[in-house]
Amino acid sequence: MAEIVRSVKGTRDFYPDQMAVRRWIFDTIRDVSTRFGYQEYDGPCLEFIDLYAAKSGDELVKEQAFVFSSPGDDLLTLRPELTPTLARMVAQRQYELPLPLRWWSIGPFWRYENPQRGRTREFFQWNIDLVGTETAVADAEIVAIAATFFKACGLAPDQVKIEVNNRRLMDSALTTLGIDKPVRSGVFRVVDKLDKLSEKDWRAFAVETGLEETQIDGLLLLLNNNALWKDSQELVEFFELITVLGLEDYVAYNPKVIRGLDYYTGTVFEAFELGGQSRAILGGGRYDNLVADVGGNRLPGVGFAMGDVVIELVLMDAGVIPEMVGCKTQVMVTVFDESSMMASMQATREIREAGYSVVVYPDSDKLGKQFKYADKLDIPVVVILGPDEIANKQVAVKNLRTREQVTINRGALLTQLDKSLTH
RNA sequence: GUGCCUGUAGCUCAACGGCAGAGCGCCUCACUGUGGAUGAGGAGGUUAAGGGUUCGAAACCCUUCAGGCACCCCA
Repeated sequence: MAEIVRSVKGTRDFYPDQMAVRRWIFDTIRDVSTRFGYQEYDGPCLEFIDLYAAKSGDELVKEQAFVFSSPGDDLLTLRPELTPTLARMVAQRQYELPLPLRWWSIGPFWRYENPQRGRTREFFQWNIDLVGTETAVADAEIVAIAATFFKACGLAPDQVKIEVNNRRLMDSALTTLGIDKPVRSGVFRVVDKLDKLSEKDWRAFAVETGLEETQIDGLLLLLNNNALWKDSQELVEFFELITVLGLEDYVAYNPKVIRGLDYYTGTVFEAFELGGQSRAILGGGRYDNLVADVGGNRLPGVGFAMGDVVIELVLMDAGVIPEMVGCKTQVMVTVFDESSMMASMQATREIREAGYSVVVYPDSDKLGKQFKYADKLDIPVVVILGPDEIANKQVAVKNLRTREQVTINRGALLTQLDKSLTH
């Protein structure tokens, strides 16, 4: 075999079958976003590294971003996430944009990680944000969008759950425990680890982070208190709203959800697959200072991001992706020999102008080969225009599914196609 | 960045240290005007690359490269 230049590690090729799945997911995203009244937008794939240096968390920028210098010696990065771009776009037109704004986007992102199941270096991400309002209504709407998306995909509440918490609530609870600001972000990491380590290891990790034994006990109690949300007026209102929206089956309180990114300030949430691998599907929350962080005035926002890789795995495992989602050709016109090529092309044109998806076989191969081709491409109807048909001003139409073939007057071709295709 | 596993035909995989194989797919024919089946034939390999051990290596050892999985982190 001739040597084929390999593809870049962590990238994916989308052959038509896979592209059809992606298309279906993207279409569902677009449909849900639009039904909630969100407008589509996008930013550049290339940004200055400085945009992310402002926030995002060190890990993401220093270790996971594709950074390189341009021929003009600018330090550029392939965007690892969209929220900073959004913050910039909003800050740039802060006084022109009618607030609150509802925006959504889907596009490619890059992170330099070790690829494995559910994770690639190049992936697509759905971002959706509601900027310019601080109410629980906004938080509830964003979570409702996520839940509605799952519903639209055919995922039931026993297959996927959105777990919600609130950073302000956790902040005050931690303050009560005497855990102060300096170790706060370290504590969030400790919280994040709870389900991943054994209790002994977890305690050791907590001590290492700077927590006292009594604080660790208190923290443990806190993290197992599933009624903690009742202490937060924001969350009480939030859950009321989710119930009014009829999506309470998809949403639950979980004090362990805290999120890694530094810029979240209020409500935070993550969606998980239930059972199976318990994979994290999407995550988001409220970020009230982000626009200010890139140089604008303070503007509160809430939103989430969902990668395409994990959701596709979840949808595959759940078996909810419809069959035959690709664009399927409906009709193929055969070419008997060179002398009949024009007649076949003419028929193809008529069929296409009538609105069907139609191809003409581009060679005068043996009919058997042409039929085999139509069969492989799953084209249901084949049109035959051989010397006999042409001489008699007729045309033959065969339905490959039912194996029925009829020879009719040439003028009745479109009517016959309509019949054949409804079978 | 760390650890474990794996690289053999287009794909999925066999082959005790002893001739490089099968299934599927592909091409041709049976079938000179008709597809999913069947039968007969055919093409396709530097066993990821390089080095070493051995009379002999796809197999054992080393290095590199690539892929998968887990950690880390996150979508």
